[in-house]
Amino acid sequence: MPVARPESSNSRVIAHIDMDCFYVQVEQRKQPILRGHPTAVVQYNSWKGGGLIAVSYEARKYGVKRSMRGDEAKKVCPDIQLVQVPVARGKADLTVYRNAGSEVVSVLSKKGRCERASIDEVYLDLTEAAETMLADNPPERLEVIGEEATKSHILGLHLDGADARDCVREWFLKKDADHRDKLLACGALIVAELRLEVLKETEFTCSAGIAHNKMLAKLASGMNKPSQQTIVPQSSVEKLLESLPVKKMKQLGGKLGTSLQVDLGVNTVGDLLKFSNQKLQELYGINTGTWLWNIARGVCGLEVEGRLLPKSHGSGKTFPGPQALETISSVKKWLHELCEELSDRLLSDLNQNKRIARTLTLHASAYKMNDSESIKKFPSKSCPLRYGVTKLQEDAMSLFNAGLGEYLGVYHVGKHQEWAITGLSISASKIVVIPSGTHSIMKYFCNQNQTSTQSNMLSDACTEDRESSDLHLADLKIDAYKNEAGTECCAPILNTSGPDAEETLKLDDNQAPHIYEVNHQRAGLAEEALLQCFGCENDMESKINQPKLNLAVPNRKSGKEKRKIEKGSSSILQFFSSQSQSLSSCSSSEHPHGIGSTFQGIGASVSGKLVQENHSSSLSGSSNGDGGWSYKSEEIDPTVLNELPLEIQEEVRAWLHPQKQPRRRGSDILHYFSPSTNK
DNA sequence: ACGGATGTGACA
DNA sequence: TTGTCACAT
Repeated sequence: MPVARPESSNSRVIAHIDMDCFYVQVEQRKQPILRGHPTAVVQYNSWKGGGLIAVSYEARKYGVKRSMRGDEAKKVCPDIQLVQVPVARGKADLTVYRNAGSEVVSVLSKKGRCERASIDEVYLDLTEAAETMLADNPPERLEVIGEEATKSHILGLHLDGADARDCVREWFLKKDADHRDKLLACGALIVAELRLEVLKETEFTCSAGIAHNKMLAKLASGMNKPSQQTIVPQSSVEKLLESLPVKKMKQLGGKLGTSLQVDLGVNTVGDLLKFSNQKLQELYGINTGTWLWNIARGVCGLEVEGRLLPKSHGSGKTFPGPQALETISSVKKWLHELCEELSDRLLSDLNQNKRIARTLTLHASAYKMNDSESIKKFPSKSCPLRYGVTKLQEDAMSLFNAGLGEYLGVYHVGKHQEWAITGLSISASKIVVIPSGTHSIMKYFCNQNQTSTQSNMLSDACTEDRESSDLHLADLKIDAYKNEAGTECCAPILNTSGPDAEETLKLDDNQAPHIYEVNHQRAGLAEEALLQCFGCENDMESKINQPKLNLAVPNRKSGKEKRKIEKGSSSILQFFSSQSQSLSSCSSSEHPHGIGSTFQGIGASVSGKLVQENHSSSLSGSSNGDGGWSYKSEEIDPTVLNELPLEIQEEVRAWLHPQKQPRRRGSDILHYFSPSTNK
């Protein structure tokens, strides 16, 4: 008998927490004098008073809206206090808000699975906590309901004249309530506590929705703001959706919502009930169609992802109208600013969370003079990410040039520059946690770092680039040592209460760190390679806080397994060298990414172990979409393999024999041996 | 000359 | 896969 699907329980307890006019609160915390005053946060003051990006509730009473200009806001609310977003490197810098958001996450993640949905929003799955409370300490047995909880709003609860608080209290204490309602009641009690804790720890207020799924929780969190919470009992759902304008639903605020209205005459979510699942699928495809059919019934199976950290980092700026960039040098200058910011954030992420980003992407928007016709968009481009401002900038510039060439087409050669850039942004994605300490490779190279660095063709490429930063590889080593005890590691800095399923790595004996004996020449290469894997090369050597003592970590392997690599052996070097003359995807680039790509293959595959545990995205090195991965595993010379350090060999062999590691694809190794080629 | 700066996710 | 698009705050 076919069964629907292992549909996640319809009795989950999900909360959506939404910070109230968050940026304003952050500024008010900084300047308490602003509290209680109509306040708004603006970015860029010079043109029409800047654009509002957050508006306090006091100011909203005057009709001040987000996306108004500062000048307009002043008109409708002369008393309004306009606070500017911090500017760094000539652009708006949201760091303070990001960090404030992290503070909130670190409080909320103490209870249940926690998903950072945006800079100021979080989802919590409180099912377990609520079930536990219901079993051990049900509300009906309570003498009093917490003050904050009694201020809850309960959809569908009739307050016929009686005091709302009394009704709410009654609802919480009701003995013969629906089991699912009791779970929601427990969830609401927990959320009320959490909100108070957020207030205590951060001084920020927030609003929340508590329901059986994400969609309803999100809907509810916005219904009573600021600083209140709303519960959605199952019994209220039908009526709620019946009259709810489709545009209010998340995901229906854009074209799809418009299509529902215009093409189907569907104005409320309830109107969707008239359409069969099949019809909706015909109209909008199997996924969207089914999703629509479900939400019409208040059903949403989306899980709360246990993720406390962002999946990407970006830095961008627009150059509207007269500010449009018309020279390569101005583009270069701005890319430098953007890269500096991105680099800072990448290093913070590395130091705090032990994560590295593997892909750099450049987006730009542009227009052409004398060309009102072609509405061609500036293509976005990506390549393997190398750490360090100068590397980032070089690569970003190459990506830009590649994009510009494509944008302009072949006929522009020799012509006068006839383009202008109205927006630039770069982003770092494919971020993976470094299984700190596991990493044979990491350990291997860290230990080599203090040995003499033979200059080779790679180090020549990175000379004057001296950047300041505080990269603490030493910390990673400390972690590695701790791991020897078999403890968990890699918990993100935010997660103060313990391991997070997704972001924590459990170690096994095979992953114990080792010390390798290698000759210095190879060590030099190895160092380069690792640092390139991390992206940081010689230019960052000075920034790496490298401990002078050699951490003597016990080697769990027997001595006979330890292998000494013959002095002077250099076939691997040659192999890499011969493969390293190309650059992935950005074909017009001038500099070789070869070794970088090659070694990123290692980083990628190794990190893949973690990725697997994360049920996260697939792993890969660079590619060029041009058939670059042409090696077959059988074609890899085993003697080359044998020259790798033992532990790396083991990993490599594991990749080559996927049957031993069922979920790994054998071809992943190709990323290691096959830097992409591009003529 | 614009709702900016960021972020996520689906799709071809 | 990469790159585009939609959507969101």
